[in-house]
Order: sequence, then C-alpha cells, then structure tokens
Amino acid sequence: MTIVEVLTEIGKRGLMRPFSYLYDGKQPIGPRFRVIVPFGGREIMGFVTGVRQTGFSKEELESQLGHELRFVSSVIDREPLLGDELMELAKRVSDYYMSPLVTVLQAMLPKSLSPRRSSLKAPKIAYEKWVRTAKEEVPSLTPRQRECLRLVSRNGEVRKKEAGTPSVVKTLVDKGYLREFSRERPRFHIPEAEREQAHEPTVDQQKAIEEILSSGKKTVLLQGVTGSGKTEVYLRLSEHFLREGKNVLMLVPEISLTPVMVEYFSRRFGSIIAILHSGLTPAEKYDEYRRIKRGEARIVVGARSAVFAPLGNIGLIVIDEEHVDSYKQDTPPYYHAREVAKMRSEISGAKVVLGSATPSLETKARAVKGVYGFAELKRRISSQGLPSTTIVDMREKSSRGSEKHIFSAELIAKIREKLSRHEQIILLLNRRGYSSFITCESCGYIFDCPNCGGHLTYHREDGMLKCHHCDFLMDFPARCPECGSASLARVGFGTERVMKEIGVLFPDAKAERLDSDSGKVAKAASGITRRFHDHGFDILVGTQMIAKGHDFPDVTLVGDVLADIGLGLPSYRSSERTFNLIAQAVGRAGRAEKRGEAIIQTYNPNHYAIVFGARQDYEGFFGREMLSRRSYGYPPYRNLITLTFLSEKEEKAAEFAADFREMALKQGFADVEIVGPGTPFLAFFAGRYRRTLLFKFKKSEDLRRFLYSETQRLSGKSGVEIEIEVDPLDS
DNA sequence: TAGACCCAATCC
DNA sequence: GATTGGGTCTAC
Repeated sequence: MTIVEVLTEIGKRGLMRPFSYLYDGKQPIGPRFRVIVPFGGREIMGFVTGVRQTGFSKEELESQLGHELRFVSSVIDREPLLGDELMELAKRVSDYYMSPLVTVLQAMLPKSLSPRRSSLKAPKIAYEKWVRTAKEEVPSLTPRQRECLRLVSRNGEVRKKEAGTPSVVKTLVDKGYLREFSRERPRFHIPEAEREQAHEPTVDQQKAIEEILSSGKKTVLLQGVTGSGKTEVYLRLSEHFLREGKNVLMLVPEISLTPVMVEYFSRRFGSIIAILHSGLTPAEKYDEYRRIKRGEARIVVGARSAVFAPLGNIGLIVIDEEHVDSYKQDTPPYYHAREVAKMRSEISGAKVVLGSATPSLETKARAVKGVYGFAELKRRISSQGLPSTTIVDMREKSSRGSEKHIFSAELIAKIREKLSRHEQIILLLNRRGYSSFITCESCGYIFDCPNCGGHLTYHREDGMLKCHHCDFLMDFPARCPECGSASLARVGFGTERVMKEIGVLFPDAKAERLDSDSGKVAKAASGITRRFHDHGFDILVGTQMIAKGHDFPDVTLVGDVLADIGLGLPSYRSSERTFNLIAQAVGRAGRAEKRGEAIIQTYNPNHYAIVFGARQDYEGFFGREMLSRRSYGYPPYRNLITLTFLSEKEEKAAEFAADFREMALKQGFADVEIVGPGTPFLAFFAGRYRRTLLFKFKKSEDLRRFLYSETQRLSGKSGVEIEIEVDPLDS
C-alpha cells in the first residue's frame, strides 16, 4: 500500500496539516505532485508533501490511525511541480509568515500551475474583450453603472476588465448601453533594442561595484541619490555574475517600471531576458515560466512575485527602490519580496543588492549596524546639483496667493515664471477628487462612508461621492439627510480642484491630470506621461503616481501643493512616507542641463519629515526618525505581528480578540507588548467585522510559536477567522 | 411531531 | 471552502 500525505487547496488556518490518502494507481506519484482527492463530500485539488510504502492493508492502517482512509482519485502532474530550491523557499516563507504552505505555493506559482481548482481549466487567452459606449446613460441606472459608462465614454474604447466590476459591465452590455467586442491581445514582447556597448563606469560607480563584490556580507545596501547611476551598477554587477556562469534576478517595484528596466538589460545583454509579472496573460506567464525553468533565460526582470522565479544557479538578486511598499503583498501570505530575496540568498548563496536613494529604516539600520554591507553613490551623473527648495508656511496669511488657499503667492509667481520660459511644471497633491469631504453648512453633518466610516470625497468628473478606503459610491446628494438643507459645502481640495484653480489662474497654460482616476485605463495613463515627456502640455497635476520613475527633462519646477497629507495617517510609517514622497518629488525637478526648483507648501513647516524632505537630507531624517521609532517601540527596534479577527458578528470578533489577549498575557512573555483589541480602519468589509491585536516584541520565538499554534487551533471556530500578518507596514 | 433553519464542526 | 449533522425553532 502506498500512503500519500496531501495538503488541500483550501488555504485555511485550520487545514494547514496534511491529510493521508491511499494510492493504487499506475501513474508515478511523488512529493510536489498535484493530485485530485475526495475531501468531505466532494473532490478537491491537493499538493503531495510525502509518499511512503507500507506492508499493512487498508483495514489495518485504518484501525492504527483511528479513522477511515480514502484513495487518491487522480494524479495531475507528470513531474514534480517545483524544484528543491523553490520548495525550500516556500517552506521558509510559510514558516516566517506563519501562513499555510499551500497559500505560499499559490502565491509563487503561475495560476496555470497553482494547486488551485481553477488552474485546470485556465484557458490560454489570445483574445480579450473590449467595450465601447452604444447608448446614452439614463438616470435610472445605478451610480456604479453610470460611473462605468462615464469612464468608457471619456476613454473611447476600454478593456472590459478595466471598465468596472464584471457584474456592472455585464448589466450595461445586456441592457445595450455598452457594446462588447474582441480584439487580439498584444503579446508582450521584449523591445528589439539596439545592442549597446557598456560605457565606462564613473569612479563612484566603479568603487560601489568593487565594494559590493568584495563585501563579506550576502546583502548589501546600495544607496544612491536619484540620477546617480544605480542602474549602471546593476548592469555591471549582472555582467560580472553572468561571466561567472551565474544567473540574475532583477526586481522592480511595479509592473509599469518593468519595460524601462527590460530595455536597459536587453540593450546590454540581448535576448537572454525573461519577464515575469502579473500583467502578463496566463499563457504568456506560463511560457515565460517554462522558458526560465528550462534554463533559456539567464536574467529575469519582474515585479514582486518574480522573486519566486524558477531561475536556477542565481548569483545576484537586485531589488531596485527597495523602500517601496509595493514589495509587500497586501493579501495572505503578506510576504515582502526583500525578505524573501534574503531567504533565497541563504539557500542559493546569491548576493542581494538593495538599491535606494531613501532606504527603508529597517535596511539602513542594518547597514549601519554592519549586518548588511554598504556601498554609496553620492553624486549625480550630470554635473547638475540638487534642486533648490523653498518651504512655504501656509499658515502665514501673507503667503496665501489664491483665494481658496490652494496656491501660495510664491508658487503662483514661480509657475508664471516657468510658463513664460516654456519650461514644464509638476504639481503634486496626494489626494484624488475635488474636495476632501462634504459638510452641511446649516447643521454641520459630514458625509461619511456607511461601510467603513471614512469621509466621502467629492469627484466632480463623475458628480459622485466616493470612499477612498473601500468601494462605496453614491450620487452627489441634493440635500443634507439630517436637516434637509441644500447648502452643502465642499471642504478641502484634491487634484481635480487643483486643475480647476489652474484654469482660473493660468487660463493659457495647458494642464493635465494623472492620478488613479484619470489613469485607471492603462492606455490613458501612459498617454498622459508620454505627451508630458514630449512637452505636449505645460503642467502635470497628480498624486504620488507622478513622482515615480519617469524622467521629464524639461521640468524645472515641482510644487508640492500640500505636503501634510499623509502625516496624520494612523501608521508608524507616516513620517517616512511623507519624507519619501517629498524627496522623490523634489528629485523630479531639473534633470537635464537646467537647474530645478521645488516649492513645498505646508501647514507644518517645522515637522522634521517635511524639513528634511525639502532638503533631501536622508541622513538627517534617518537619525531623527530612528529616535522616534525607538521611543514608540516600532521597527527597526521592535518587530510587529498583527492578528485580525474576522466575523459576521461584531461581538464575536471583539470577544475573540479580547480573550486572545488575555490568553497571551497569561503566558507571561517577557518583553512583549500587546496593543488592542483595536478597530481597524476598515472595521467592516465584505460582510465581516474586524478587530485587531498588535504584538510588539524584540525577539521572541516563544511568542511566535504561541501565535502559530493558538491561531491554528482557534481559527475557524465559532464563525471567527484569525488572520496573521508578520511585519505589517500599517499599524 | 415533521420539517425548516442556523450554527459549527469536520473533512484523511 | 463545502457539506453534513445536531440542536432548536416553528407551523400545523
């Protein structure tokens, strides 16, 4: 008899242990094969973790184990799904993030290979559906349907999946408001770039390369200001490892930045590059995955999940802009690509290079302590110095230029000056929409989101109120629901409002807006960036989206319209985020031969994140922020783990959280602080209430073991589910 | 007293 | 996650 240990495809905490089955089929079976097994009253997919032979009969085994044994229905794979290295990596990720192994496998494998039921019928998509408007909207449609129609009519032809949720789009198609059509999906191809000879590295670059290669540490921080030539260092290092017969994994923060990086690499190395990110079709992803697995690609470029690429013999893993939050997955298993890269390096011996102008505090602290190696690029490649910056105190009446206190006199004067010289301007405001909230002028009622309690933001383009935290949407109300008054005030301002104000103050200037509303359709977003790059218009207004990546050589002025947004957010990293955003935005000014200028408007001109951000003084910020992290007990001084209790009944979630806290306190862990039970920002979502417990600790294997075993024991009981997030970024 | 309904445990 | 079984409520 063959006994097979199987993990179910159901990534639930209560089902983390393997289940035993018998196998009597002819097909080969072994660890890391996918199988179909009976489970309860139906069949599910499973992942084999172990196989052993025994001389006992079914009946003897059943009496030994004390329960029935059933047979494996069928074996899916002909060979193990993944190699030793990736399996070992999956185990470590599962352990560290206390997440079911199956959940990790599902996150690391392309859908077509994932131990997940749907993977068996995943089609190879060559066509994709698009929609265009076919009929005028009418008031009887729901707000969400109208939002969708407006989006489509603004953009002309839109990919079906970009237009809205499937049900909304389907209804509109069924009712004849939208017409659906198919179009062949363009295959992602690596641009045929001219091969280019490597240019001589600068003295700084050469020094950094030598430092990284000679460092005794496996992980090295490469700190270099924007424009200092980090990419050239990545290319040179890659060349070094390729020459040694090793392969290279190159991670970028988001999908939109892959083509740029791919171009750099293909100019230098030609067609040995593979691309892996979630923007590929299932078929493309499968093809790339197989190509890498077969050893046809020696360099893999991709976003977060590419850290799991099936690339063998890795010599170098580069994480560009390592401080960016998108390296952390925001759904289970909540892994951070930087930490996974380090685990991979422990297994494979690869060098990890973390590149950033403004490293995360965790990374910088480790470099300072000597846990990581350190290399630095201090100077920009072009002789251009950093932009000159001015902080404008918006509390001073004298500095207010525009009537509505959006623009200061200084910023207005600078914009005028740049416009007259035909130079370009970026205006950053990290808030979408028109106004930040709506209040009734007679009774003071504020329109809040009925789902999560946050303020609703007015979006003028759609004429609707939207919640920026969940997906709530409603028409702009005519009257106050409390007192019936029709005088509703729009308080605060967002990017839409900045656009309107520019129209009033600079009627001749051409301006466009780029945020996740106007850039929802990928084609529209890239169009705006390209037109701005080609100087098709003068002023680009946008959220943090515009501060990333792209180089705009004619931009000589960056205005941060309100740098304070984000400082008040309930996260221990709000200062770090504010600093990064300012420093990054300022760095957008003056990249060619013209010197740049930046104006930072704020109501907190003395806040250290703003002062250091304006000065682009990373070291200053680092020192100051470390003090704050130490006194409040946050990373890198202490580690964090969040438990979230989810239940359809609010009292149950609260009760479980409170009980769990008591239980944990009774354990008497030394040096562990428990915060909560607290109510998270999304207190109610997808039909379930949430309560959280935050654990802050220095180092505690006891605590980790306790959390692991107790959550596994309790999760799923009495309709309460417990989710664990290790190293949360928001707390 | 049978059937409906809800919750929660169980799945090998 | 889906199914099943038990306990309780409910309608006649």
